[in-house]
Amino acid sequence: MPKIVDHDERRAEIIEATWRVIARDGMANTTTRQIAREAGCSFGVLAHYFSGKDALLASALIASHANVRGRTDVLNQGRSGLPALRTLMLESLPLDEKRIVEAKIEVSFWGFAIGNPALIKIQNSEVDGLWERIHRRLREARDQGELRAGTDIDQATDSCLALIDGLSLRATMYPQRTTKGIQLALLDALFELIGAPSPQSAS
Amino acid sequence: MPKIVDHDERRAEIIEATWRVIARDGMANTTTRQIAREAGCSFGVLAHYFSGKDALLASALIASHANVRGRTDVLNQGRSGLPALRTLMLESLPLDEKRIVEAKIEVSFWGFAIGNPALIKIQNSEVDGLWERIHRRLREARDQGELRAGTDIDQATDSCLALIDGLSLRATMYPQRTTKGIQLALLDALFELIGAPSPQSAS
Amino acid sequence: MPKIVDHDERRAEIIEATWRVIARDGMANTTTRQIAREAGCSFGVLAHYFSGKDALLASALIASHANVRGRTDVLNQGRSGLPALRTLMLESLPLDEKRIVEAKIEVSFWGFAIGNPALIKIQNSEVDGLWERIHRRLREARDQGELRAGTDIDQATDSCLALIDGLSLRATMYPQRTTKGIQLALLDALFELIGAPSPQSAS
Amino acid sequence: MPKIVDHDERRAEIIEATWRVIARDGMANTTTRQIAREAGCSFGVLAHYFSGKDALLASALIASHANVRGRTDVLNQGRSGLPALRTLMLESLPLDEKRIVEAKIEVSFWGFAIGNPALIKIQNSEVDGLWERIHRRLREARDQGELRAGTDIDQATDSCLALIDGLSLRATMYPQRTTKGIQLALLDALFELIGAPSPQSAS
DNA sequence: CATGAATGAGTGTTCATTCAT
DNA sequence: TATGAATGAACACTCATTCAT
Repeated sequence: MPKIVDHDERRAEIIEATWRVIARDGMANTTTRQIAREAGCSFGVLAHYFSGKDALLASALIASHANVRGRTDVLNQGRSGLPALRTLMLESLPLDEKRIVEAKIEVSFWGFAIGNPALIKIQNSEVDGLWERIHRRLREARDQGELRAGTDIDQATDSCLALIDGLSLRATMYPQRTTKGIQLALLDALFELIGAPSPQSAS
Repeated sequence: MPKIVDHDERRAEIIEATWRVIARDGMANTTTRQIAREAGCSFGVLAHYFSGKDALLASALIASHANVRGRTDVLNQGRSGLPALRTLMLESLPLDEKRIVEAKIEVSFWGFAIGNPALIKIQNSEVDGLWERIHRRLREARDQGELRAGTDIDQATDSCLALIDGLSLRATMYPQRTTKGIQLALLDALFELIGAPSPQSAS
Repeated sequence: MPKIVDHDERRAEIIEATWRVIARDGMANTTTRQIAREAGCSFGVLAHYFSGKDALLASALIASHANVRGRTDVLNQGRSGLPALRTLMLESLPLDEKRIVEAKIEVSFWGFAIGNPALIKIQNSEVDGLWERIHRRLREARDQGELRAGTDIDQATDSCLALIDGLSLRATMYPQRTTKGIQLALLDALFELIGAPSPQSAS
Repeated sequence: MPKIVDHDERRAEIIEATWRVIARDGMANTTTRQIAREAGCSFGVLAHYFSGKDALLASALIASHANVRGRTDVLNQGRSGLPALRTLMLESLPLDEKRIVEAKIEVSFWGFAIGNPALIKIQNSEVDGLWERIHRRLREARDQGELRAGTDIDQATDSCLALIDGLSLRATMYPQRTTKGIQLALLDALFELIGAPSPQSAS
């Protein structure tokens, strides 16, 4: 019998190492050798688990998104509408160190995707999923009477995405200008605009 | 006698070529040779006008910002407060092809700056300037009574920046989801939140 | 209790897979993994039956020669002289698909042997054997009076080898220029030169 | 003004270094680094003059053929028919050290071409040219009455090619079996078969 | 001023081989 | 006996940079 290794776990370790390298050193300094060193394995191991650097990077991006979604799904069990949307936003915003790393990964991939059609495609598909999940929560909110009259759901979805992306960027580039307080204030402002006072900010 | 060339003009040409390469091919494929080819000049010319690739890229970023600011300043001669802010926003948003290129440049530099402290510093300085210009317009607006009562100027400035960055990103990555109409609607929503009905949306 | 496998048969399977890979993909693309895949066995199996890639390739070359010799020996039971030589030549020339594969293997090993003294040595030994077998048939032919007067047996042996090698090469590289007809014509011409009208060309 | 180098001469130097490496170390050990070392230049120089290894190798093959042809053309000025063909053959056969190197290059490329359609195409084109040049000499010979009655010119051309290739191979693999004398004897035998007593062998 | 030849470190990747299971 | 995970050296190639002209 061959050496027993958990294939998925090993992949996950490498992907996590990739996250760390991207967030710390930037995409331009993310080399396969650096990833291997960070993962504490030899270089050739990467070739076992990923067909190449492109595939590894794509997997790292998708896995990061899946991570966020997984956390959100757990928290949102039994929730719907605006509370669920708020959870989704809170898990998506760079409010703590772990999520700042996720934001840096996200930001790194944006520019990296320019001139890289395959990656553009993946990112479009990923954002489609997120858009749909936000939209669904807003539809639930509308059906539950949580929205301010006249709120355009499509536009509100766009606002949510713009907020996530904008704050991810700012937490990456200008962290001192993007405190947790500022982020929550902008989130509250958005929710107020949509029409629903947030549970937390209600006295 | 040396060939007569306008030093600044030559620099500008090279910088514009750099913009085109970044926006078209992406930062990862932006090589000095590619820039030289795009600029229609020999490779060694770059070394005359820029001390190296990093300096060229930094100059290209700063020049792009200066471009936007120059256009805005011209249009805002004699304006102040919210109308001036609206002009600033309209010039900063990726509303046409030229400004989409600028957005792509911006997005490209975000991820590229991670792990690149010198570039981070430049970008912080740049955003400081933009933040101050927006803030100034909001202070004018407040003094002219254009703001909704209770508007937090700092937070409103953050919202403007978040909108610019968020839409720059989305116009780059998901152009079909980021039409001119969507952008203007989000801009109007933001101005409405701040408290000032936009001139266009006023009946 | 270990799995019962016929050791020699397993070796033969792997060698045949090696032949196919060499003839199809070329020596430069003949990797141990590719051979394992072609043989339908795991990678590590090769290490059981062959001490390394070099040994496997050498075995494959020798086995290919042994294959030709085996076929020839069966057909030549009871024959001698020029008829036996003709059989030998017919079995050695790339006259059908199977023998074209053998020719491709042969051609692949020629260039591969340059700069590889161990392989050169093997090939010299192999060609020594073939030379001797051809020479023996020519000696028989001479003793049986089948040769044209004045035929130099050593030189005739060289001619036979040159024909085999030359046609192996041409069938590999320029198959459309190396039809069965062309090959047989050249063979007949050679036999005519040696002095023995071939059975086919005799009216 | 840039550094003055003769572009073609530099290419020729690199190609000659490539020849030496191939003939000495074999195709499998012909790496770009080895070629650079042999050429006495840095690795990156190769990239200046050749778009890649494939292009360099193809150039080396074609240049080797052009070399032979150039020598032949010079010697054959004013000649035609069988004497010209004899010169062509003498220049094409591995009769001295220089031509043995050419033969090793040729042999190296044969096997290397398997599984390499682009190279196969080049080699077909090259052999087409050689075939036509031999055929032309035989047509001249026929018109000048130098051929034995009934000689098939196409078949004689094939015989010439087979002799060149066969002896190139044998001089590469089994040099001690392929002395100059053996080669000349086989050449004379071929010319005798064609029907024209060679000038040398004529008393 | 301008050229482009030259450099060599660094990249992603392939591969034969080893070895614990 | 058989597996395939792991290794790391070697590969072709890219690229920013230097420098003689």
